[in-house]
Amino acid sequence: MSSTIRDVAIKAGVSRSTVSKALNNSGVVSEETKCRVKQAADALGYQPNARARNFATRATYQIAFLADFPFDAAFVNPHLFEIMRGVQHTLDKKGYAMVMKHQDDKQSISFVEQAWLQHMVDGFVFHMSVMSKRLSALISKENIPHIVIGKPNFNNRLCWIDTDNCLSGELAARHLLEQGYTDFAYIGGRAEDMISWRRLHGVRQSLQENGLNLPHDRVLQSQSTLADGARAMKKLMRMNPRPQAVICANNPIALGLMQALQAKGIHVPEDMALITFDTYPFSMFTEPPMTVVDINMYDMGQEAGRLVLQKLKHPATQIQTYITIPTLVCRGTTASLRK
Amino acid sequence: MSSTIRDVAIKAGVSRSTVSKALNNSGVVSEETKCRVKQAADALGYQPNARARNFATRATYQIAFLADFPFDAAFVNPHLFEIMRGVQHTLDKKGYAMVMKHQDDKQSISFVEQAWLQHMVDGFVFHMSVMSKRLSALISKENIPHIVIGKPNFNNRLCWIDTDNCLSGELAARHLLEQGYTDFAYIGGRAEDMISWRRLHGVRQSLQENGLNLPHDRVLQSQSTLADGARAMKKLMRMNPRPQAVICANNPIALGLMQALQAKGIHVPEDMALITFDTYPFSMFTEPPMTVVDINMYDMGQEAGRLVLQKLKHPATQIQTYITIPTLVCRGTTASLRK
DNA sequence: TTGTATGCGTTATCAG
DNA sequence: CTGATAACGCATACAA
Repeated sequence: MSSTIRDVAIKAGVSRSTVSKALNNSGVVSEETKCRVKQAADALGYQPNARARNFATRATYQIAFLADFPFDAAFVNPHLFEIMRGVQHTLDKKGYAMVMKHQDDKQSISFVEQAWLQHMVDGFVFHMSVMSKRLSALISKENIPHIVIGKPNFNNRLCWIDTDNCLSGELAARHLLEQGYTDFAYIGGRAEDMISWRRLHGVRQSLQENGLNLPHDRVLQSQSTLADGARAMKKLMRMNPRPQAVICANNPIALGLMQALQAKGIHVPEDMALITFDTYPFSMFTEPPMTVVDINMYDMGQEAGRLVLQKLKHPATQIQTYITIPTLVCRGTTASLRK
Repeated sequence: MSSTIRDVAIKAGVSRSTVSKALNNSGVVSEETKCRVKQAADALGYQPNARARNFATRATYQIAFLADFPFDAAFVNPHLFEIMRGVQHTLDKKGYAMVMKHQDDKQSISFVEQAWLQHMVDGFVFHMSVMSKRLSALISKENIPHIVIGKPNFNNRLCWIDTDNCLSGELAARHLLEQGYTDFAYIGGRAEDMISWRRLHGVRQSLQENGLNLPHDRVLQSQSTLADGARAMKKLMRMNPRPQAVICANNPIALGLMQALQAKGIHVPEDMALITFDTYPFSMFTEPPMTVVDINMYDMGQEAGRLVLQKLKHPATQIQTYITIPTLVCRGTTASLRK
């Protein structure tokens, strides 16, 4: 069997409580005995029992990460993985572990209640995919330390953190303006794709600030497939004047459009510039590689980790909102018109 | 404060040990008192304290999942995510939680030692990316319940599970043969890409079984980029006779090749068939969608979860090896020549 | 079938 | 600064 604090105490000739204090670097113990205790602990290869420690300190040093992980999650929602990596990294640095748990939004309420009341974890990181009004109510009622990834679409007192898709749209438009483009088109996703709408909103804001605007006939909708990108190309060709630059709501649209343009002998970016959002899955593989507005989800994960630990320490901290900053990755599908 | 087993005991008018037995459905307690205890527990909203339970039972009901999660892991190694999902699912069903932990192969030894000796988890799932001889030695010495994802490339007594890339290659070739193709080419990855070599090996085996073979000049190497696929196209065109079907070691090569072929006016699959491995990232987006040999990593994750729990129960179980079965997804880039 | 007593290994309180 | 002692809440061997 492995040795306990008791063995160390005997070996060092002190009491168990002194050992505990010494090894936890409590200030109230003399340097001399502290040293003696540590030597004894080393000699015995003493390792504190985490289960006993959790029991005594009434903490698990663990945070649950809850999400509705879809089939083929790495492709359906690659951001989720980066967020988790970020969360795990921060928690790890602070001595906490991250427990990954799949839940759908229905099970999640009963699971959270049980996990919390049974003291299985100290706090939660919730992905929006498991959030609901009822869960929100439970969290408030029980005062559960938490952070939500994604802004809840209902009134709440939750702590949440989200990316700013509107700002992403602004950045995309601003980049094009800086390069000297003035005449744009936007190819969006489905009608219910809120991210696409927010990005469009940001684009419009940027244009307005510069005294420009985006007429309705320059905004196309699509189903976000490669084929939709190709279809959009035909519509773009009919526009008069033809737009100088196209903002695509996502990668598949952009790739489909680009392939169709090139098949027609239209060069990117010389004849028509192109910008989209997110690095993956295609943007870097194309020829030329795409200019994109990217979001560092790892960063957001780290921030989420920090926030949940903060709630742990100061449960009364005010409702938090935090917005991560998207960044522009300028590659080959946009070029300056000013040289 | 929440109520404890003691409160339930008082309320039900029995001893604490009886409550424990009753709630854990021990057979030795009468149905009547069992019922009474459960009513009392419900009335009080009693929830057992997991920390105390872990302490008393000397278990954490947690398994650590260790891997060297790369930057942009969802894209660099999407399989990892599916494996984790599978592991988590199995563990969850059995009342275990999965702790995700990033480690590189150097840190991992000291981390595992500490986590194990401090009783932080009951067992480990190791991805090959964190495995090393020294870690292997530690695991054997301490008799740590574990399963390794991926066959270690050194002598060992570890429990591991891996996919059979050779079998994947066989399946790809067999499918082409069944469709009536007899003249193949193979476009592989880099010289150090073992997966590509194993797949090629499987292809050759399949051909030999059918009295065919793959001459060396029909095997091309590449860097696994889209551009490499396009370059390969030119070499294929120079071959005489021109191969009927091309097996691409991975998605990027296949997409690059297909685009180049189509740009030349060569139709897939009519003029040249094409098969590759893995569904993602491109195979379903192309026109026509690609026929691929896919591997269900979620399955393997589930199996890994099962195995580590088995080791937990029966630490003496023999060294395990398990091979998951790849499956053929027949889509549009191959067609029967026999009709 | 039920109850008693004890162990699990730490941390925390409080008196010295 | 140190030590005795009491939690922490549950499970379990053993006695009744």
